[in-house]
Amino acid sequence: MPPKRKASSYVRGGAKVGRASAASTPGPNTPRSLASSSDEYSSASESEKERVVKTVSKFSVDSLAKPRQHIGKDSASYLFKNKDFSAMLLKPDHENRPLWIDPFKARIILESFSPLAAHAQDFLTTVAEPQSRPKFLHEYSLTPHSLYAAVSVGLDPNDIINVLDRLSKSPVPEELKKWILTCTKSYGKVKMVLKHNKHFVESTDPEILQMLLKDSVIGPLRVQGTTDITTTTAPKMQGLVIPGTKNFAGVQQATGLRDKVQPKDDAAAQDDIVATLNEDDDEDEEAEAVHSFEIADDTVEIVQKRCLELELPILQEYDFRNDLVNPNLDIDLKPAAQIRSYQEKSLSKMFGNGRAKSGMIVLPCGAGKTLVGITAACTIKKGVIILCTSSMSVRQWRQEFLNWSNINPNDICVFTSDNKETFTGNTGVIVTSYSMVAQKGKRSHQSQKTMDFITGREWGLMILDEVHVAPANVFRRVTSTIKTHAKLGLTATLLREDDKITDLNFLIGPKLYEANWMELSEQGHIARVQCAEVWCPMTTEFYSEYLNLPSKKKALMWTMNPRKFQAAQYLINYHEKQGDKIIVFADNIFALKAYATKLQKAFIYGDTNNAERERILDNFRHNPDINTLFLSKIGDTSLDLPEATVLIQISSHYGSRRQEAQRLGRILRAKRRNEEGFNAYFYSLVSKDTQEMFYSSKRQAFLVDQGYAFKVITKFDYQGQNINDLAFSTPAERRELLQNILLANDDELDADDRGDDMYHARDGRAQANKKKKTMARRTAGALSELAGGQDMAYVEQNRSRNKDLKKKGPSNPFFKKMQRETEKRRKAMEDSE
DNA sequence: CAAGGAGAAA
DNA sequence: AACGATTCTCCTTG
Repeated sequence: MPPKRKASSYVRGGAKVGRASAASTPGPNTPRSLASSSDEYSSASESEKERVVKTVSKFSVDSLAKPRQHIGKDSASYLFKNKDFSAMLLKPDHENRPLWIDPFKARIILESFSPLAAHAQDFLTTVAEPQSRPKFLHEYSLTPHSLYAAVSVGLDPNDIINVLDRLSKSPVPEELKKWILTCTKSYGKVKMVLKHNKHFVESTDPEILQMLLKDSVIGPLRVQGTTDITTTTAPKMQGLVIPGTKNFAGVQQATGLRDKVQPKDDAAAQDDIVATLNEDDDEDEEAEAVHSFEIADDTVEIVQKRCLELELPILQEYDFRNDLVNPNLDIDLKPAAQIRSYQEKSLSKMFGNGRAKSGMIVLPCGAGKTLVGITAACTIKKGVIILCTSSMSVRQWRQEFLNWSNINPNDICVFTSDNKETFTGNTGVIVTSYSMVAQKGKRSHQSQKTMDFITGREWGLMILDEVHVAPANVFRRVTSTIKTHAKLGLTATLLREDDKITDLNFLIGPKLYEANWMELSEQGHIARVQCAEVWCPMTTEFYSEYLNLPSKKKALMWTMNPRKFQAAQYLINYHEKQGDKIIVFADNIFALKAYATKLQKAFIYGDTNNAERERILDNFRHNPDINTLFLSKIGDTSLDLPEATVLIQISSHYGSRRQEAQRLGRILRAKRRNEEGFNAYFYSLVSKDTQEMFYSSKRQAFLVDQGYAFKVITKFDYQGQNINDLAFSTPAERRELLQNILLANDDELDADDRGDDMYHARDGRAQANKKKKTMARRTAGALSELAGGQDMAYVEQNRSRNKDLKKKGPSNPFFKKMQRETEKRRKAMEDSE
């Protein structure tokens, strides 16, 4: 009798078994089925389910991991489980070969110190996914997607195996060879194409299409009343040259656009298809026959999802040079725009076979993602829609387009809440934000009109900026409502803490290219960065509070830890003397204000209005007296401050690796990066013996994978700094700080107090703590003066600091707001009397 | 333009 | 290991 659990999972049927199998495939970019909320596939027949299971398991990396009873020979083998590679034979000259292969997981380890490393790395980035690239050992994974990508840029599967074998310390296992061949054979067989505003599923293999039509999910989705399968001849590839590359200028005229599309008559009989196919086999030179059937727009995602489950992932390719329906956009890169080698590399992955492949390009912040997007637009030369995360980057994108390309300013327009223009010509570029197009429910008349304009036409290219935010449910609607031939996702950090990142594989496409941060930094494209984690001990008062407080308030303790404050202060002083420009990040607004006002530095957070922001940023950029800037998490993304050279992080959002990476990104484009021996600094301040230590290690994972080494600093020698000049150097000051924190904290959480009582009643110490807090409340009469007074004091200080920042305008909404808050707080305190 | 609602992040 | 509080941004309306 099998165990119950097994039995039930067996009964569940095809879709779910398929999902389980696919989901066990590791790696962020491996195709994976979506969790299906309903039993939408329950109509599938039994035999079909079995077929799905079989197909799926064939491609799963798991198929490589056969039961291995006796691989290892000695008695300790079982301890290594499936990591026992002792049976693999090393080649005699293995020391000269840089690769280790894990045959069970299609994982490859590269010794980056090998003389062949550069060569091997080039090869691996083409055929595999980089997983982790610290200094000496790099880890890569072969995935179906990565192999497909390799094949589509023209590599022969057998060559892949041969090169792999040549570089490997041990012979490539037979299973792995077979798996590589299987993957490369069926990937990229099915395509989704958009023609005349309609979506078609297309393949060169009519049998596959027949199979899809018989599929219980996809079959019914074919648009009724259309012919089963339409056959056309596919246009031939031509040598495509990407603008901005060296050999662009001359070649372009020579190649030119050519009309190759010759649609045949509608109803193509099955016989014809077979005949065409046979012809094709004989004459490779001739145009290839493709077969297709139409599906409705709103079913695109379902079909994509289903095909993924069948392990026939649908790839979007756009043969833009032969698109005669959509008008051409007059756009070219300016002659001055030379793209860098890695940008060229990433674009060559996108346009590898002469068409535009949909997918994602991963480049670190500051490495010129925008230029990659613009170059892609200049290559395709059709209508382009660009989606950004905020209205600020909408403006930036438009500006960049004007900077780098010769586009007519009338052909590029922005669509945001306060600017709803459309281009007047018959094609153009439109820049907008995700929330603008994702907005559902009520919308203003004008924006509805613009939306109709956007959804009513066919776009050549959709650029998704910061694509890691796109998998959110609202955003995925965007990709299905706007009709576009190709999608290009751009991001620096293709990762999230949830598993939604895998959705991107079918929402947009596979990862086309991922840059190596270390490499770019060695080549001087991004700044070299020293990372350090500074361990700040907790003061005793803060630590005992930390232990007593409910978990949601604990974070405030480790952020406001006076020793951390001093460390921050010391670092700021030190680096300001070195002539650095410093950004300090605090996730917590209370801490942000407290630090910034105490140190008399400018700060920006969500409530700071736009004019104020601009003024502060401007001063940070150009005013030699303003060298430190405090930012909340608004500064995490899309802030362009090339002057910044030092980054200090005092509080952060749990274990978010993305945030850490993007914050680091703020200093990667440092202007001074090419100065001799220049280093940017990234400090992460952590309070010792708290949860923060745990989060900190999690947060660093991504950067460590990119090859950054974090040095741990446990103590400063405070050179040239009198310790007594630092803030909170006396116990009295620290106690006052603590009291203020607890007080403010209490006020903000007044509503929860009753709940807290129940909670605290349980343990004596907590109750004592509670009593202490009520004591603080009781003395509120006296303290309100202190708290209120202090608030006023820091308003004053900030005003004086920002006085010279101010250019004009007597009323400052930011400080008005601060004052209002102060008033509110005081009032709340009076009310509680 | 200030305020408020909504949606999202993780 | 799941949880979530808080912060942020955007859009619309009074």
